Amino acid sequence: MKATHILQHHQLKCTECRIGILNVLLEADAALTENQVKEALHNKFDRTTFYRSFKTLVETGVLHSITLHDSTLYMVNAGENAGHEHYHFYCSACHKLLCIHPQKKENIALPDGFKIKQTDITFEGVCKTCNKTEKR
Amino acid sequence: MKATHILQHHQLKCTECRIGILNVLLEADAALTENQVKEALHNKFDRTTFYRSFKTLVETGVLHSITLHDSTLYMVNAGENAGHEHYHFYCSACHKLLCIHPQKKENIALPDGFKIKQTDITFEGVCKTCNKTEKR
DNA sequence: CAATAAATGCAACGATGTTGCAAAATGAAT
DNA sequence: ATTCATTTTGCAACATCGTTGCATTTATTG
Repeated sequence: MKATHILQHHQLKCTECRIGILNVLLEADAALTENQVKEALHNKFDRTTFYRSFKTLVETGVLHSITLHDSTLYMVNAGENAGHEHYHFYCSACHKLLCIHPQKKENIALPDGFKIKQTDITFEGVCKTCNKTEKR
Repeated sequence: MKATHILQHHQLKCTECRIGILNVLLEADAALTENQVKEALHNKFDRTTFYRSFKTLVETGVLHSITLHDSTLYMVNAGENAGHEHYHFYCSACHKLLCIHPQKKENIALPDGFKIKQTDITFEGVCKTCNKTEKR
């Protein structure tokens, strides 16, 4: 998936800043903070520009954000990650927030009268990679 | 559950600010932001004091916090709410974050090698009360 | 390439996170 | 109840982040 395609698909102008943000996030193996993206782009853009770019990208649904432990992490909201159910795994060892896609899902019985529009499920623990490392 | 008992149980001094915060949160039917608590106490304390009180209460496990839509909400981490599984329901109609306790719980098959320490499950939708109101 | 609409950079301000330090309050011992 | 050691508080101060207005620059369309 190319950055310019994503932007065009959402009727957004292909500006340098937006393309940069998307490329960094598309290449990352985990969700990143605004500052992490900014640093990856060597602070090439003004912080206001970053702020507005992220805002636009989240509002249009290009990006999905999740706040955990007082920091907001962003990921591209495309393909498998899109939808009204978001599964995340935060590894307390490597501090990465991973998007996961569990095979088996068992729904929770909510109290009567509640209507669900969106579900966010975040696990916290030790990821596969760190688990292996710990055992050695 | 009394505020002073909770504080003593966690070996914290029973200061006016901490007791005030706990009383407000114990009486609330939903999670509240730091500012909502502050206003409920008529800004009786300095913002630094609030900041440090919340910090202490969260660090010692007296309070549990969750960030949603860019605002952090706090609730007392006692009784049913305690533990390593947190179920919340955010109502997009009344904007309240409720703690829920489903009978039947989620049983998700995670990829191999992942070790779970804590699970946070947040539903977003319309709560029982707002659902009723909408239908009339 | 020209025209138009949108995005950018800069300045500025408010809200919030955070720390140091002196004054006040708490809890324990007398 | 009084004293004392320790913790908490309030204030000042500063950093960071969220947010907006405005002039300039850039991206798209014809």
